[in-house]
Amino acid sequence: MNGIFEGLNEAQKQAVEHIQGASLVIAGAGSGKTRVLTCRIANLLAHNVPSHSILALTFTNKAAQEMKERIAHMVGNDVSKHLWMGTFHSIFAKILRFESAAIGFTSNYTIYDTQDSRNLISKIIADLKLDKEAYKPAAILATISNAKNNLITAPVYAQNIDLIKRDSFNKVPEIHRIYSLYNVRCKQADAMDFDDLLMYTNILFRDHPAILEKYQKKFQYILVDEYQDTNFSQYVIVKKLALPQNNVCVVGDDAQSIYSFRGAKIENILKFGKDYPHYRLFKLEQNYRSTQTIVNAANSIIKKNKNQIPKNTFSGQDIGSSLTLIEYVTDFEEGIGVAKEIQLLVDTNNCRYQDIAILYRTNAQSRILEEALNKLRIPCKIFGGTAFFQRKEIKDILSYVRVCVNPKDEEAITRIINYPMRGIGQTTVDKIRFLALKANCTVWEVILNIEHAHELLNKGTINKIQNFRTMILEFQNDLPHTDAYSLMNRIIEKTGIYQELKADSSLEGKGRFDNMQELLNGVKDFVEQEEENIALTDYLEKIALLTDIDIENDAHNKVTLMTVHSAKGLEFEHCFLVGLEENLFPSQMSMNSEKSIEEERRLFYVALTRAKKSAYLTFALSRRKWGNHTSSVMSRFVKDIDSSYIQQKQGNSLDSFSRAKSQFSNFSRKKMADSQNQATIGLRNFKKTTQKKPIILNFEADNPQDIREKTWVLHAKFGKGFVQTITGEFPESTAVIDFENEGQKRLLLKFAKLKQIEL
DNA sequence: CACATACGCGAAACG
DNA sequence: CGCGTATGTG
Ligand SMILES: Nc1ncnc2c1ncn2[C@@H]1O[C@H](COP(=O)(O)OP(=O)(O)OP(=O)(O)O)[C@@H](O)[C@H]1O
Repeated sequence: MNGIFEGLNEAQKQAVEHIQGASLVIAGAGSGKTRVLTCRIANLLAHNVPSHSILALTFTNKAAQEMKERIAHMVGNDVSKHLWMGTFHSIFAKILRFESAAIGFTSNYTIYDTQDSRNLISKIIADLKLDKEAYKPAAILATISNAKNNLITAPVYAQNIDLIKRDSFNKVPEIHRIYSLYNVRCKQADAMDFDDLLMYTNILFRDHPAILEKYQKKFQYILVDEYQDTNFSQYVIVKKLALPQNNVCVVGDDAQSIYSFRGAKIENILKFGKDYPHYRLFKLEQNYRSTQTIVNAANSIIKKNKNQIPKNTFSGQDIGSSLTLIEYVTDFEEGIGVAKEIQLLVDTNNCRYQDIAILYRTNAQSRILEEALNKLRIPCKIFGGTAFFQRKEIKDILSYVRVCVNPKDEEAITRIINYPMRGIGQTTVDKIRFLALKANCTVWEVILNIEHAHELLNKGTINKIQNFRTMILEFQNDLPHTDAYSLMNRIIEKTGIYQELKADSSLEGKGRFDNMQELLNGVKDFVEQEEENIALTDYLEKIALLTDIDIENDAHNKVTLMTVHSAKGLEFEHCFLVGLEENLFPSQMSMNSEKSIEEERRLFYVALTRAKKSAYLTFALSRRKWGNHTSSVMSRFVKDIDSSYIQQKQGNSLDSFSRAKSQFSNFSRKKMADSQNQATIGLRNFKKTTQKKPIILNFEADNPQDIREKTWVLHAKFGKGFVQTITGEFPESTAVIDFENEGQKRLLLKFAKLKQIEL
């Protein structure tokens, strides 16, 4: 087992060697904390600690997986596969499934994503008849999330005078009622949001000492990565679980704490010694990742922050090349300029696209960069943003799966009850929700007894709901005999989703169809890969808890585009930090407090320390924001860097002539687009006036029930048309009519004023 | 009930 | 600019 200590420096060795008691590993950027964690776990295993007694909490699933692979390499897969390794959310989601009964959930509980939560909040605001202007769902959700991360339950919130005062002051005094109702509805739906996963873990451990003790005994050794970005809820979980032995090892870098917006408390790492007075401190200070220039430049900036754990991160590598600073006139030119620099790097430095990353502050910046790279035919992959699983077509299909597993899942069921359209419209859904509210039950329970609702709903509607119910019940009956893949196949086929997406031949329609295929392929892989009895809930849980960088982007030699936040923990040969402008990086929202400026500075530190060999810093003097130009100045963070590390480069991605031309052409293109719009609008109006005028003749419409298929009709606006088919029973019957000038239309017969004509 | 178009309003970062 | 929703129309 000598291999464990191979390739470790002295500080790393120490951190790996001392496995008993509480340890704090302060790991400067690029100092090899991943290596320390891996080797420490290997060392635990070498000391005959069973792998299932080790709990290692990482920041992303990908990090967990990579670490698991490395450990598997050292000790073999048979041992490593029993390690409890994953993000807080995925580990405790598993435990909560197991212990669900103790907290009033089933083991099939749903995990709501942010969109689900926001929708639910909106409904609650409507139900409570609160002012929609004052109560913004996203803001309310943030407040609730914040409360949960600090373990303030709804009843505690309602009794906290300070919080109530604050909300009154902010003209949202009813938040505590929303919070309380939100919890009730979630529980009724057998659903938890992301914060609930941690909150209910705490409630579980608080109210069930026997269960807590079971896990305390189980997890003999606990390791936490990225400890500087844990929140209070996570902190309490670790603290409780570690008792009584306190074999807890946390690893982190206070200079890289960048998630306070979601409740992370840098104090957790700063005050580690308070909870564990006898802790050992290990400092990893040698940076193996980057050149001296990069490390020193990064240090020169982070030293402006107060309240740090003192450490001296240094690089043992060469001095390396200077940071390249480039000013561009516009964001568009910045994109093109960066693309050109990338091509230059690849052509002259013998590096690959995959060694290069473009890092930005906000996802909104990715588009213009992507367009520039495409223009120069540089392959790239974008992480984050609106993820695959948030797309409408994907969420719709997954909602069916969710409903099959947990029909109480209100958000999923209201999504699919009329998708694909089956004539159950908004009013019907409102009525069902009204009944559910009145009976204090779920929408699904109303649907199960929909026959009782005959005085509220007409027969046709009840019939449609019954059909929907039958279909869902059939899917559910299949559950015991099918896997996720076959179920999903049946769903898209039976519901008509497959046919509907296939029929749409528009460009976006094709995209949606491809996405559906991709979803199915993914499910297939999952079903084939995972071991024995994988339940559907496992699949749903896995995709609910994916992080942005977990999502497999068909890799292979592409430039990486991501936010600085996502880049945490990663490294690239060459990094481009773009959009380094005041009000963007640092963000406008951070301007009013020194504390948040410090966090932005840490974020900048993280960004810069991702680079191994070279870093480019770029900014643009003018940037489009919400469609119009805003001018900007260089970020203060660039100024903060000791100028001896920086070399300026001219950013004329376009010479002045072509800039003028491009601006002109941009300008004129815009103008043209506008005038083209005008033109088409004009044309449309023109069409209307010239074609419709003679057609809007006064004619006596026939009784809609007399219209027959395969006959010619006259329509007040659309003119002459041939009735292809008529479907449904009056008054809901619709006709598909091919109009000579207007193309095919579907019309509701009871509204369409049609007259049968002879040709 | 479904679809089209109009309009208003808002963007930080993430599991 | 781009999304979600309010509004109108058949
Ligand atoms: N003892 C060592 N000798 C040589 N290289 C090392 C050593 N330890 C770590 N490295 C290398 O240093 C690089 C950075 O390691 P790692 O990703 O673990 O850094 P980190 O501490 O997580 O940094 P950050 O906190 O900035 O993400 C890796 O490429 C790793 O292979």
